[in-house]
Amino acid sequence: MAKENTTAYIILGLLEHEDLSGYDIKKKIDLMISHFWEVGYGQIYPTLKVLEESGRIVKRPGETYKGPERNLYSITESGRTALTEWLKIPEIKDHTRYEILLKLFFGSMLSVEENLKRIELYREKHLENQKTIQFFKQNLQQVLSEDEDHLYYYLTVLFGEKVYEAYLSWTEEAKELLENFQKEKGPL
Amino acid sequence: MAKENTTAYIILGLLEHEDLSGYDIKKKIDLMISHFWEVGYGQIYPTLKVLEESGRIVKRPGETYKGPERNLYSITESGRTALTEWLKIPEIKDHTRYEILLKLFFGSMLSVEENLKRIELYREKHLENQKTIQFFKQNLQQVLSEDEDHLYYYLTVLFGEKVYEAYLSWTEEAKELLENFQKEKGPL
DNA sequence: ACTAGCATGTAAAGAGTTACATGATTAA
DNA sequence: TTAATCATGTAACTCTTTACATGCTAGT
Repeated sequence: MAKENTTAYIILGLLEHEDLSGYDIKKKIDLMISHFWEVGYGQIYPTLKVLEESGRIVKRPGETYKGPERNLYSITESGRTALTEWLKIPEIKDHTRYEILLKLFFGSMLSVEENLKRIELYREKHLENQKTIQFFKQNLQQVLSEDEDHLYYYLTVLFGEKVYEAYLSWTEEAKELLENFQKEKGPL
Repeated sequence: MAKENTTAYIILGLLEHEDLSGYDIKKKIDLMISHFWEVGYGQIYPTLKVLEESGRIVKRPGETYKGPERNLYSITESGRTALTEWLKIPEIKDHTRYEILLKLFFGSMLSVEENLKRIELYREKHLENQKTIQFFKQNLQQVLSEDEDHLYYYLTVLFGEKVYEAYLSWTEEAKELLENFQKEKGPL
């Protein structure tokens, strides 16, 4: 992850569509991208600064019709080039880290009940996620033919759906295995 | 992720089983844990130092029967306490970042062919991963009844299997969607 | 002779998180 | 009047990666 600054490319990618403020960028990421890549303000604002200094984007004051000041950023030709180059090179790898698996891996230090509870909570969380992403999916399906961007967006949503499905299916099987283990252990 | 030092707990968890050197720890992580949480030497050695300074582990010279020097680390009572406490608190969240989805999300800047190729490469990579993890799974199944640790290990392997399955199923559906899009676009 | 594996570490830099600070507007 | 939302940013800190440095042994 280091020395990549993926955040910069996310910003460039969003600005390629339309001019946005830092705040807008955060909102867009939260809405469409955060399922598979989260970004905080603490990364967005400094990255905007760096991108501006290197000429990938330009800042101008936004119409501050009401509320606080607003800066709007636009992508430059140089920014567009950088983005396309990044898109063309193959991605290195997924970066997945599951704290729950770490804690389960050392699960024998806790009671079976505690591990079952952990799995149950995980299940509940991802049932929520599943609902959310299916809502997104349905909305997207209705506008899928409108333009190419929707199709690519749809692919990422589909990915999320499949993965949540896998999580949920795992929780069921894991629960069963642990419960059987508990039963066998008990009477002996 | 910040201010957590998960690496420390992985080390403590492994040492809870048996005394190990930094090198051993890296090997164990690569073999059993790296599917869902990777750690490099650059994190292991500094973390060992910190853990030793805070009394969670103790170092002693290992039997250097042959080859280079070896330090062996053992967990202390304080280390065991810290580990158990960490295991008991609920995990915060998964940390998943998919570079491929980011690049696909902005896929309209590339040709459909380029995106298809990206998905195809992803598929090949995870076909490999699937094979590997199924091999692990089969080996584990044979020793599952031996002790509780194997069962928890098995749960993490099962998780990996489900997730790889999801990735592969996604690649199929994504490929089809993109190919159909290409066909519709072509003749018009 | 060369490569792979064993084994330990440091340094530098960048990525990422969390908390803090400020202040206006709008709706309940 | 309180909370939420809009809006921008900094500081401190930690995490993480990458590259570097060293040197032995065993096998081909």
